[in-house]
Amino acid sequence: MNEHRPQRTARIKDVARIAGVSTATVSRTLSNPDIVSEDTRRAVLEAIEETGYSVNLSAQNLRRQRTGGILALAPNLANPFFSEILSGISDVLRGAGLNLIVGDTAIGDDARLRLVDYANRSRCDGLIVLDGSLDPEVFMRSQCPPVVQVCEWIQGLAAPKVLADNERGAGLAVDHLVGLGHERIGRLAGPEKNTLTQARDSGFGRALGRHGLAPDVVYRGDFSLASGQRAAEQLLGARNRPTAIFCDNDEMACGMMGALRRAGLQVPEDLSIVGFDDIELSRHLTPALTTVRQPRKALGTRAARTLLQQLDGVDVPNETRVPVSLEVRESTAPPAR
Amino acid sequence: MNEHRPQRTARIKDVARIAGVSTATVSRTLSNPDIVSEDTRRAVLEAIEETGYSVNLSAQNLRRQRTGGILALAPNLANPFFSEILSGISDVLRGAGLNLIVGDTAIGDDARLRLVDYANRSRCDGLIVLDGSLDPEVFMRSQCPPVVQVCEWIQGLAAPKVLADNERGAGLAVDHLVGLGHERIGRLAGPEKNTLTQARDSGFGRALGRHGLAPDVVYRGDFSLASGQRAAEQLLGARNRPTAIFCDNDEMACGMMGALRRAGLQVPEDLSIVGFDDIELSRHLTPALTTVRQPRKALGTRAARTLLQQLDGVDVPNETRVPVSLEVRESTAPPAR
DNA sequence: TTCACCTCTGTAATCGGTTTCATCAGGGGA
DNA sequence: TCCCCTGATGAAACCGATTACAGAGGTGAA
Repeated sequence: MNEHRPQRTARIKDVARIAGVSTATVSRTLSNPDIVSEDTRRAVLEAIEETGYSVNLSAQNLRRQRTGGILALAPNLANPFFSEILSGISDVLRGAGLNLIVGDTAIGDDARLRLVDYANRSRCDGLIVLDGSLDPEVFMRSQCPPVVQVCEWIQGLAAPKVLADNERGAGLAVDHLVGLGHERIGRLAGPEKNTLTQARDSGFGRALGRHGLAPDVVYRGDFSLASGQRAAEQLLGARNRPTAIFCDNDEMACGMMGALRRAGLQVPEDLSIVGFDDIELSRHLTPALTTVRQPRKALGTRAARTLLQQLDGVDVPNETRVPVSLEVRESTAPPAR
Repeated sequence: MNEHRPQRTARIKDVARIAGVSTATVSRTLSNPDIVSEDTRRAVLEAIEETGYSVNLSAQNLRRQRTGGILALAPNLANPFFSEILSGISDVLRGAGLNLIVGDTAIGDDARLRLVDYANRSRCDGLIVLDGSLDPEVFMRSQCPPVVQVCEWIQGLAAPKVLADNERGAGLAVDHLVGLGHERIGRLAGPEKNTLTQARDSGFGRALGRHGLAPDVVYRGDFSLASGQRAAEQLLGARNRPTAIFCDNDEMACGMMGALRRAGLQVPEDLSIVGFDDIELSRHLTPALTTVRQPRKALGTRAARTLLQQLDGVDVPNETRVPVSLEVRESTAPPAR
């Protein structure tokens, strides 16, 4: 009477029965084939083929005390900057047989609450954090699995970081502009509390100092196209403009450049602009944007690899610094006389 | 002797012992509080508070025969077009207590193989497919959980689709251009086999027909900035150019426009350009891009909701069509005389 | 021949919940 | 007083794997 079991997917028990062995042997055949005899292995594999068996991951995870997933927390999934890092993470995790679970930290009022139950061993085996504005406490509780930080980092959180060399990037931009003859160099920065912004501020200031210069005007943005546009409006309204602007990312640079050109200003003739990131778009703008290249995919893969090492109990460096380079294009030129 | 259990996170058993009830009652208190008495409930909640208990998801999922995750398959995570859809999906899933797992289909040679074990009930409770180039067979096996397709769709796969109204979008673009006086309208299309491209081709052709016109030249791209640039090079080399181009996405439009302007052509004076998607960038370009707006976040949320309904056993429409609109900006103008 | 040892395999405990079914106490009606 | 019913709870089966431990059979040395 038990015959009619339609569509029921095969269990390890079914495979065992058909192969004429115990479930233990089936399990061993899959996870450690060398310890079963040639004949048995063949019989088991045939039975697997016949039944179309595939292991039930919930059961496996429960038994192995893991989840098979890594959670990446990004401030805004819709932002292409983050998505390329995610892509790098995804590549590495796939190879390790782990799922990439993504979480948007731009969630409602209950953000803290939710975050706490994301940062939980029973939900993921590890965390990759791309958002420096989160509460460090959440990641310091005993339930929280290992964490790696990428790009941004959280003050007071002792988890390994994978970072672009922000100070040096800012320095490259300044050196380039000073080399062209600029002396009044302004800045379109990210939010004041942002750790990236702070690192670039410091690199910017130090590089100017080396050339005997001081920072000019600083505009604040939030890394969005729109905030670049707003900064451009402020700049257009000011007298005594700087001759060059170093922006904290390409999107703001692009928003600013678009607004300036629309107002009739020439880039780079009237104002030179340097961005940061080198998103793909930058080389397709007119003028093509001079920018500090930050290898985003590499940042993602490095972060994922660091996390995997941590999971394996390997010691990892507290900070990995990924080199940056300057891509000189058309948006910078010597200042007008 | 058993006292020394450091850092061990609490189990349901521990909560039960402390509250002086059975594990069944603890479980009921959490999943169906109304059926336990007031007093018991209070005692259990106190014990949970005291122990910091949180349910083990692997165990819960195993018993409930689910995974708690939805897998989204996108051709290229790094592409901002997809990331905004993902963001919409994420919003809805979070509310439903489901994880969003992302998979990049641009994976190695073994893509087929891997895909098969992604499309498996033990890995996810449902699938959202954003890639029309996948093999339909994979999703038609009995192990495969419910599927919803977004934006692109797979020929021969009977899963519900959530789509922008591509035909109408192409029609809006043509009507606009013809209204400006254009008669020789070319096209920068996506890959020939792509279902989106086909839908827009058909809308494009029909709209031209309504105005008594026929399609001009067709360039093939792959939705990338670089392919827009390549198309521009072909166009520059041709004699007898069209006076307007309708592009299958904003990125190609942007790549084309950048290359044309760099070659000295004026947009829109020498050539009008219409894009598709309305990515955020488009309004910040100079000239700002006229484009067919496709509400990506809404596509994502609709798709996720459709999938949730399917999981609940509710009947869902085979095709949901999300309306599009034309955003007229600066990249279109009457043709030069 | 006996015993130690090795290889291979099976039995059964285990992971941590959920849910069926049984039990029990108390209330209401006959 | 007896019986039935209801509401609250506990005991135990169950989800589907993995793995510690034990046992069977074979080999080689003493």
